[in-house]
Order: sequence, then structure tokens, then C-alpha cells
Amino acid sequence: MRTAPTILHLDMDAFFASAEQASKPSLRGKAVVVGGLGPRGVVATASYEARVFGVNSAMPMAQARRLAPNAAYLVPRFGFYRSISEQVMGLLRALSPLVEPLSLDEAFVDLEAGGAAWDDESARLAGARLRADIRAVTGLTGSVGLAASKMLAKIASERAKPDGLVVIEPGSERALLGPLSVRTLPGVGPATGDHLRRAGITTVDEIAEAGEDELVRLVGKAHGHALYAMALAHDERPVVAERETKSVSVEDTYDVDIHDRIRVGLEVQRLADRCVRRLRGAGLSGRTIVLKVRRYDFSTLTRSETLRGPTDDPGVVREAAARLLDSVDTTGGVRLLGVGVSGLADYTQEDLFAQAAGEQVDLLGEEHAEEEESGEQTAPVERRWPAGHDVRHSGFGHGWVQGSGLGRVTVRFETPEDAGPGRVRTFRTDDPELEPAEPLPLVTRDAGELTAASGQLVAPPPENRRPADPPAALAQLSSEPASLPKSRSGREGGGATSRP
DNA sequence: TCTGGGGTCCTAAGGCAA
DNA sequence: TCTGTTGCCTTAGGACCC
Repeated sequence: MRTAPTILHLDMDAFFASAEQASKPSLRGKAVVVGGLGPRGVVATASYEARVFGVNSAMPMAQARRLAPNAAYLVPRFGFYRSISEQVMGLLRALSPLVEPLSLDEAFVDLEAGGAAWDDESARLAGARLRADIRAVTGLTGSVGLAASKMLAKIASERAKPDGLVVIEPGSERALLGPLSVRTLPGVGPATGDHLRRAGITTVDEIAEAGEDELVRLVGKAHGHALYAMALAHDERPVVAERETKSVSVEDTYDVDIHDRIRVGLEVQRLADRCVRRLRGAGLSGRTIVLKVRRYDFSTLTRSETLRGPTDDPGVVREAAARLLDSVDTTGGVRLLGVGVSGLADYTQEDLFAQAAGEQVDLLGEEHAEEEESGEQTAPVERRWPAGHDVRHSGFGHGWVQGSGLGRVTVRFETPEDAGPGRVRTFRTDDPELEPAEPLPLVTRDAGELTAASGQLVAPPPENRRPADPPAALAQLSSEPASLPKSRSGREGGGATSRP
């Protein structure tokens, strides 16, 4: 166990929602919910203004709409978030070569390995500079936790939210952890939490008191040992920069259960093709093909088959998936289908015969690739305008889709640079002057103002720079009802919110 | 209007080989 | 040659995380 708080955990605040607010001035300070907008969608991220209404991650979208009917509802734009994430990860890598990304908005950094910090004071300074740099480069805020281990650094960043920094001093860990709920510990979810509660264990202290043997008896060997160690604040897991991918999978939940067996088969083929495309994109092949089926009653089953060698051949994966489907009863309907490949290798050990057999289906797959990746229909079907996506109009300039339906699309014309909300216009969905556009950068960069990013210990960036308005949303929780102006909700198409 | 999508890791049972 | 042990692989399911 190290003796200085030199492991840093960064967690961007309400990342997707904050990115949308920074990108769209009219949403700053408003309740914003990002997630699937279909009838079976769930919330990916809610802005802090939306959380006031009780909206939270992983909540069914229908429930969110009941709680916050006037919030802005947007579909996620992963490409946009990824570009911001890469900027943030770049800042982290300037601090240390040991950066372990956990997702687009979260990462561990071993500050000691990078020489960026060696004691309490230098760690605190590095954390503060990082937060300033993230704000300068992205216009967004992140919370930083510093501690002597991963577990504690993560707990620290959680306590720092939103927009803060918390250091857990080595030596104070046990006292801090003791009274916390068992659910605070990584790896304790609803099931394990319930299990422990039934055994009379609700706090971290009670885990430590129960003893290792009792925990192993309660939750199993691996979990029991790990849990006991965590409760004593022992966590020696290193920050690991390079993680190998273990599996690649794709899955779809359907708006309405599929009953038709032929349709189920076709969907499985499509998923197999999509999965292979992802596999190939990553330069991988795999031996084990997995079919996942969630039935009408939400019961989930998987079937898998291991081939003699790794493949990235769409024909081979399709056939295996189809064989697996044969062994599954789908009467009653399915709500989700998925296809995955595991047992990965970074090369293909495919015999030429299989390669040749696969080529035909391969070509077939490529044809539909674009349509599936972008989520857009190809012409001549009506163009789709997903809520929240950027557009450009030859006359009005850059804007974003507030809502669409009944052959109309409503656009708000504004850019991240604007101080206030922009104008709204409605067009026909087939208006030739309107086209999809790339997101604009959130901050127009000035050179030479970074601290951590430059790898030098210089003063924090001057306050007089003019980034896009920092998402005021994050700094304080709005006390006023976070509703959108009347013109943007409850109208045709439900503004940026509902479906037609 | 109940419950996404992409992952990781663990457990347990049966088959099989050293 | 038979038996018991050990360990690995495969398969299925479940918990957890963001």
C-alpha cells in the first residue's frame, strides 16, 4: 500500500448531458435527459437539473418522462462524446503513462508513475490543475478523487461530485469507510447487497467484523476474499494502461416483441454481420460464438458454440448463430437478440476454404454497413432527424434538431459560442437546404494556456479566457423548475422530447 | 409503456486428459 | 491396467459496472 494519495480517479460530471448543454446554449441550466427515446429506452445520463426531479441513469425512459415531462430528451451522440473523451484522456496521459480508462467519462491515473505527484501536496496540485485544464480544453467539469488505492480514489471522486476535488489521506481510510453502506464497495450490487443485508451486514465495518471465512461462505470464494480486503481498505490493484478486449458483441432490443420465427432468424443474421464488422474493425477474430435471447417475459438465455479455430468470417459466424438459434424456443416472442464473439485472437487462423465460402455473404454484408452504422435510412425513404443531432441550413447556418414528425423537423439555430438561446424554425423533412452536420467544437482553443497538458508546472490558466460558457448547469442546481420554454415542448413532435 | 448496450469476471457442472 | 486426483475446457447463467 502506498503512503501518498497518488492514484487519481477522474469522473466527468453528468458527461453526456453536460456535453449537450455545452453544445446547445438553450439547454444550459435546464433539465436534460440523454438516452434511448424508443418505447423501451432507458436513461443514459440526466443533467443535475433533471436529477432534482428524481431522474437517474438506467431508469426507464417512460418513468423519466413522467417525473420530468418538460425536460429536453435527446438521443446519445457517441461520436461527439468520444471526441471530447479523447481530449480529456490526452490531458491524463500528459500526467502519466499509466492511464486506465474505464469508460468515455472515467479513468484512473497513477500519478506517481508519471512523476506528476509524490506526496499529498503535489497530488492535490496535480488534481486541481487537471480540473482547470479539462475545463479550458472542453468547457466541461470533472470531479477528481485522490487516494492511495483505486477503490478509495473512486469513492473520493464520488464524494467530490459535482465539480470538486477530494483527497483521502492515507491513514484515515478505515475510519472513513467503516460507517458507509456495503453498496459503496466496488462489486457490491443489488444482489450481493441484499444477500449481505439478510445476513445482518449493512455497513463496511460489519463486513470487517464478520470475518473472511463468513464472507466466503456468504458470497463465494473470489468475491468473499475481495470484499473482506476492501472492507479493511486493502486494495493493491495496479493501474493498468493496456487492457485487451475479451469479447465483442452487438444486441438490439426491439420496440415490439418479435414473434415471427423467420424474422427472428433474419435479425440474428443481421446482428452476426454487424458483430463481424466490429470484430474486423478492431483487427480481431474469435473462436466462440454466443447467441443471446431475451424473451417476452424478460428471461434471458445464452447459447454458445466454440469453433476449432478463430474466425472473422461473416458466413461462419452467421451459420453458427443460426445453429444456436435452432436450439432456442422463441414462442411467446423475443424482445432482445444479440450476437457476440469471444475467445479472441488478434489474427485470423482461417482456412482458405472457409474464406472462399464466406466471401459472398461478406459482400452482402458490406452493402448494408453504412445504413446500420449511422442509424440512418438510405434514400429514397424519408430522411430521419434524430433529436439533438446537428444540422446545417444553407440560409440559417448551424443548428440542432429539436424534434421531428408528421413530415416536419424543428431546428434551433445556435452554436456552442452563443451566449443565449438561438432561434427556432420548422422545415419539411425533405427540405433540400437542410442537411446533417458534424458537431462544432465546444471551445475555440487558444494556444499556450494549459498546465498539466503541457507537462509543466505553471500557474493555472488565467480566468480571463473566453471559453464557451461553462455549463452553469453543473455549478449549481437550479431552483426554478427546469422546464423548457413552451414553444419547445408539448408541441407537434413534442419538441426535443417525444416521438410523433 | 418497465427494465439499453457493451463489456468483465465468477461459479458450477460435465467431459476429458495427464 | 485400473483408480483417484487434478486441472483445463466448454457451456450456461448471474452479478456487476458505466
